[in-house]
Amino acid sequence: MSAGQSIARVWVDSPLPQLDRLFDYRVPPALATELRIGLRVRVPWRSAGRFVDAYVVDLVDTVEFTGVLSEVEALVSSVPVLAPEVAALARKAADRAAGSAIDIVRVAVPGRQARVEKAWLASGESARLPAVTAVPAIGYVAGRIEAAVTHGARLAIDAIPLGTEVSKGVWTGQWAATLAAAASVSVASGKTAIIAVPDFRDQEQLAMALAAVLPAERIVRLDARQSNPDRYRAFLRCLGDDALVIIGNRSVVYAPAKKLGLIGVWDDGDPLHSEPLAPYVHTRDAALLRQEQQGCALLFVSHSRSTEVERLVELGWLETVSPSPSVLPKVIPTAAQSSGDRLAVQARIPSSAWREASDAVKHGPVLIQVARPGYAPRLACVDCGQSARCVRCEGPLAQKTSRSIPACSWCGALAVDWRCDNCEGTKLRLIGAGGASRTAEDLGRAFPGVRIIVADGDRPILSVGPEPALVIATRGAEPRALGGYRAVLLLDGDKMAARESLRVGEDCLRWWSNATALAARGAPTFLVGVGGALASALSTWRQSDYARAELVDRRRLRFPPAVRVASVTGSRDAVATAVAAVTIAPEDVLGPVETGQGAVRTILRFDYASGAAVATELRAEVIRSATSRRRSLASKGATGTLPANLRVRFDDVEPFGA
DNA sequence: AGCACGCCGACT
DNA sequence: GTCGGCGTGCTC
Repeated sequence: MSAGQSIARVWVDSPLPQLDRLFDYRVPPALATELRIGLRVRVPWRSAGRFVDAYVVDLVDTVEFTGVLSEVEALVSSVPVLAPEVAALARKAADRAAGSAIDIVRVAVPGRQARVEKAWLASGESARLPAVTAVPAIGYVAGRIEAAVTHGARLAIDAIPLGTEVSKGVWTGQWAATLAAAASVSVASGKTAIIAVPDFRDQEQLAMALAAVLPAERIVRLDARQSNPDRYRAFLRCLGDDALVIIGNRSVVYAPAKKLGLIGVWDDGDPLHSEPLAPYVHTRDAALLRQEQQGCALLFVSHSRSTEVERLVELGWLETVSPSPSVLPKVIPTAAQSSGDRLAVQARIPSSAWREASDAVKHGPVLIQVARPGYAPRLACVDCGQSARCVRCEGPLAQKTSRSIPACSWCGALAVDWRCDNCEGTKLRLIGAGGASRTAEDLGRAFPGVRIIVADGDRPILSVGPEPALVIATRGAEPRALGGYRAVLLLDGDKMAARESLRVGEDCLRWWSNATALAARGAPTFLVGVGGALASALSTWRQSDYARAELVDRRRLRFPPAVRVASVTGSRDAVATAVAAVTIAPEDVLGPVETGQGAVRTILRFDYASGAAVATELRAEVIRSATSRRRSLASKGATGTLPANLRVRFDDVEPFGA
């Protein structure tokens, strides 16, 4: 630190919302030469002998605080782990979500590993990294993506729905090669690229595609699967001045990168991009904020556009880029078999698809995608079978017990005078209960003499060879096949589409599109038992049209992402008080509904323009609720610590069944 | 969260 | 006359 900057402004490492602000401490002379922004320190807290951990966020020479300052007690380490750009992002993301910056710091900065840190410090200046040559992105207008990276543009990119051999015998989705090429452009210009993927399987592919175009020393993996020392070691590498490609799951958007050239997000519609820890900031939102703050390029790449990205496209915030020449997979929607013998495995597969699959499997692998087991039952009209919707807000109806009156799971309205908006029927019935899918092994028996490979959550398989095989996979667990599948059968489309969720359409389209992209060029994909807009979106490979139509619907209903939402959960009183404190139209207050354990949840919805104001108001309520009358009469009986009596979650999709 | 400060019942 | 009950408020 420079002379004169004798005040350290710190964020205290505490989950308490009322402590989410800067605290000033004097820098004692003994620490003056070492103290820097980003360091972990120990500071005295409240009374003698007590200390807390904190991060130095700023060093200044004047104080606004009028009281008497304490002194920084000690440095926890000499590595500035909270980079200024990350602190700024944490502050902004937390404010937008009515949460604490320190909660984001906890996601962004891995725990210190003393041994790892010592080794890293001892190694001193890292060896000069090999130079990098930019690689062109294949399959798009020449130079389009490269120029976007160079100029810090924001793109929604339709991925090429094919695989590619990135190096000898190594097969990945084209999307990974596209992102690897974009990253090479950034790194070649001396700037770091951060690429976030939903899961480990995608990360493997991306790592392979990157290894084909960049030296290994330029690639850093930062993900939740690593051991703590490995993760910290990788994190420390990001703190240097070298241009790197940092890949990982959702938390990688917070990796330190002073000179940031690119943020890439693969398949932003995957729910794994949604952060389960408070303040629940989605990868997409963090990426958007960071792009604005650091002026880097931002690429959302997917086979099937999310409604959130479509909204940004319509706003003009993102430009679209599609493959050129265009690549259209051969998708054939087929009607479900006649309902005759529904239990026979063969009855589930239309004869045309059956013939093609039987033929294709003689020459190479064939993929059969099935639903995951355990789909929740739904209420439907007795007469026409259409899912019952709330007459007030079009949310799904649910029955708490078989005797209770059905109620809307979104707004809580009781469906007393329910009438089907399709056929005017007035009777409801529970269907699809149980919902366990037939086992994948059953399906396999229908193809005697063929090698059967099963891939699901318990039996993860990343890839299969080009040899003939029937690969039966639950959606999301499909292995990629070297050279691509000779045919793909999407078997449980009707089951998947029957789920009750605001996002069911776009989720299905994403699952099917991602599976379709595993087919070899020209190989057929059969979508079984699904018709309508979903089937035509997949077969014409115009997922963005579907997203656009979906967004029109959401605007009509005032549901996300046409509007923002926040869920407010807690005791009935706390929720009512908080909701009353928010400036919002009564029709935009949905609920409260009971969530169990005596808590209720109300959903607020509001336009994006009001988001900051709503966040400020709710944040004030959270702090008020946390600081006033903490324990009521229950203090004697409650042994464990009561959960916070008011919880706020912005952009919460869970109440909508996501 | 902790922990101190602060104003009302039964105690040596 | 005090010791201590835990409601309220603060943490640089």
